Amino acid sequence: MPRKILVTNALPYANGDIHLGHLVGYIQADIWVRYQRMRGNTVHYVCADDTHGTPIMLRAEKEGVTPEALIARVHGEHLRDFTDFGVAFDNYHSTHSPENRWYAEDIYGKLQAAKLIDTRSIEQYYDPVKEMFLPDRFIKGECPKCGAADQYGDNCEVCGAAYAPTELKNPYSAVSGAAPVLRNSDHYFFRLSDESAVGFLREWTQGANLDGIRRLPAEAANKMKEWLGEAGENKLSDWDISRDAPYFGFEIPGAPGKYFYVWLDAPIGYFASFRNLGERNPAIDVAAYTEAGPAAEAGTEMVHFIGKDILYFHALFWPAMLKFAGYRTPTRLCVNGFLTVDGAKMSKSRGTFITARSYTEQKLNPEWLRYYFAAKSNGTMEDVDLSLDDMIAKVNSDLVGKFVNIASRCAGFIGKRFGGSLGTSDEAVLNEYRRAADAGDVAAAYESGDYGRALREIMRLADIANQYVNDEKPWELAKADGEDARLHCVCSTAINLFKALAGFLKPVLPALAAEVEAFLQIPAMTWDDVANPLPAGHTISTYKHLMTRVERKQIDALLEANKASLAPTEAKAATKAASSQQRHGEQQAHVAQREAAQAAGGETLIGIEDFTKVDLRIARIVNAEHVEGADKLIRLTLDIGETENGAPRHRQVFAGIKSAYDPATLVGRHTVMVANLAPRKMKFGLSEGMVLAASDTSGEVPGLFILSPDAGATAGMRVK
RNA sequence: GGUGAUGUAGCUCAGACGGUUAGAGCGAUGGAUUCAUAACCCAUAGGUCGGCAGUUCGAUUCUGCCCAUCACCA
Repeated sequence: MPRKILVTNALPYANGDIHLGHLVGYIQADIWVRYQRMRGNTVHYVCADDTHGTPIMLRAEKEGVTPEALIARVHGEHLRDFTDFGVAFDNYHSTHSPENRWYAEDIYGKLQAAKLIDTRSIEQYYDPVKEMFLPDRFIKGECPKCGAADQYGDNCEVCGAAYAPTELKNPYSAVSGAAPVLRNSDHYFFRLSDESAVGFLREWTQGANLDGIRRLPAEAANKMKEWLGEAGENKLSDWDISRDAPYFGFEIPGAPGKYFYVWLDAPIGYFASFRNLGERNPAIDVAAYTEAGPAAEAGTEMVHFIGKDILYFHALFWPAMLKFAGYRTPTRLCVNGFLTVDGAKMSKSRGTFITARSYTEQKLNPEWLRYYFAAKSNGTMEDVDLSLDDMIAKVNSDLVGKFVNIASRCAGFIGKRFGGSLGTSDEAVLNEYRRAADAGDVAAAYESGDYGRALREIMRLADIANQYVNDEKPWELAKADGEDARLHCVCSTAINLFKALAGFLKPVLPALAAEVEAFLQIPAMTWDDVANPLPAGHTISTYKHLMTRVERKQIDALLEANKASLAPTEAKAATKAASSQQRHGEQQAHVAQREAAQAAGGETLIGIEDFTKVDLRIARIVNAEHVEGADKLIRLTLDIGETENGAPRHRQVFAGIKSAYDPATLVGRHTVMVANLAPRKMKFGLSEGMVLAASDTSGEVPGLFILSPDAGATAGMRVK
């Protein structure tokens, strides 16, 4: 009986581009889906944008558009990126959709009926200027422990201390800059600490599904044990699922001014996307995949591919929500680790924070990356390292040198000597491949997510094929008299070996496999016929080269492109739990700070009093223009909140940044200037200060990068 | 600070429920070959399996401690 599986990927947050770190999980899921379909199983593969929450609301406001317009634009960008990388969802929906509202309300209502929703008043910081409650990450101040300035409301990046926002000294709102005030508000909680929920989760997180495969990877299950505590302990807190207006999201029924927290409706987006698909495709029985009773009866599965940073939500909150609302619980969570590049966290300064878009714009082949990610995937939660030189070596030698080469070295003979028609094949060699397919090593590796093992096995088979060609020497047969039949057989065999390899690789390299199918003039390959040879007399097309090599200079150009993109990228504030890539973005900020600290090491030290002599201010760039006759300068008009006789007074500053910036892109940005620098008369006029820009003094890294404050900084703020 | 994971050839990774000579691919070196985008084939060299101590007849594989990296928690 074919399996019936609903497969999902974690929903990317609609604030920010898809980057290579995201793609690890999406490519892993897509490979699994394609493999399952080749096996004849029914798979519905859905995803959506995660669109709600404070960061989206504020970003839209900053861009001067509605949240709806923002998420519509990002939806298009995300879907395009996934499509470019061969990640082929059956539906890519949005959490800001009527289906999602329906499910969110339904689940909430059922939890309420089950007496699992509580209301209690909590005290929180409120921004009196912006008139909104502030998430922890939007409150900054001095660390209560070490006194470091400008730390977020949940933990200190300098000393690592964790605390509540109310413990910050001199707190201020990162949105308006105003001092926040404490206010009470009623919040709604999902009673996760309830005995029934804890009991259910203890069993669910440790258990296995019907096939005996654990629902969670072993490491994840252990982590859950830790979070849940020992039997009798109750370490789980109730989950705060509401937020106060203004909030971009769904208003809670019967609770005016209260909205569902973004993380409540995000996983519900899996169902929403699936139902939306079902509405367009009536053959799909949605309830058989989503509702507890029908799903059990139909024997359907639900598999979530997620990153390890959002395990908490998918292994605790989500199954508990589903269970107590009468929905089916997940069959299995496939969890992937973070991506590192050349052994280090992705870094914007090194250019290794690579966006999906830059990769395709640089004309790199997405299937190179799919192959490499697959080769590095082993079905565990370990981080995946993208070693750039290793990727070049692996793709070039495995795919071009070994795999594609097999067709390349034999197709010519078939075309020129036999009119493109295949002959009989060498059964002995083919049997080796059949055994490989029958033994199920490759299949088992795909099933368990150990794609690296699958590819090692496939490459072993590719070696056998090349040895075969080498041993049979078709180029000698071609020159010998009376060896036509043998030549025909050898080349036909090699082509059939190649076909088998292409079939094995098809889940990883769908575009290449499609080209192979066109070249061989065969219908889409399925798993069962992978090792079956094409019959004698079958005609194939003329061979065209199937894949080019990766060159280091292409990779270098990619890194360079991602360094360049640093300058125009705005610093983004975010709630801590907003989303996977959001959190990842923050980690990159940590790295940047550390790098800066290291770069500063070993130099002459100054006291704080020396530093405070420098008056740094946030400046809004009112205008920017080229300077007639100057090679390097841009004339900036800056607003630092000064007034003269009641009218705003602007500063004129000449900045040597023409090589790196188009004036038009600067207008409206905020940056940092030295406000008390002695004015200097220049050939083109008086310069009243300077703007700060970063550059590599060794000259190894080209480019010039002006600074941007985080969201919320306004013209005239003191930088210290 | 606590907990967990990882640390195996130049690189990227397998593997060993403790047992004779620890593997693969890439890279390097030498050879062979010319059908193939100098690809392919054969061979060779390269490892005190992070460090220290313990258990054992025997540990890289088990235990403890330490170091490094990463994650989670406080």
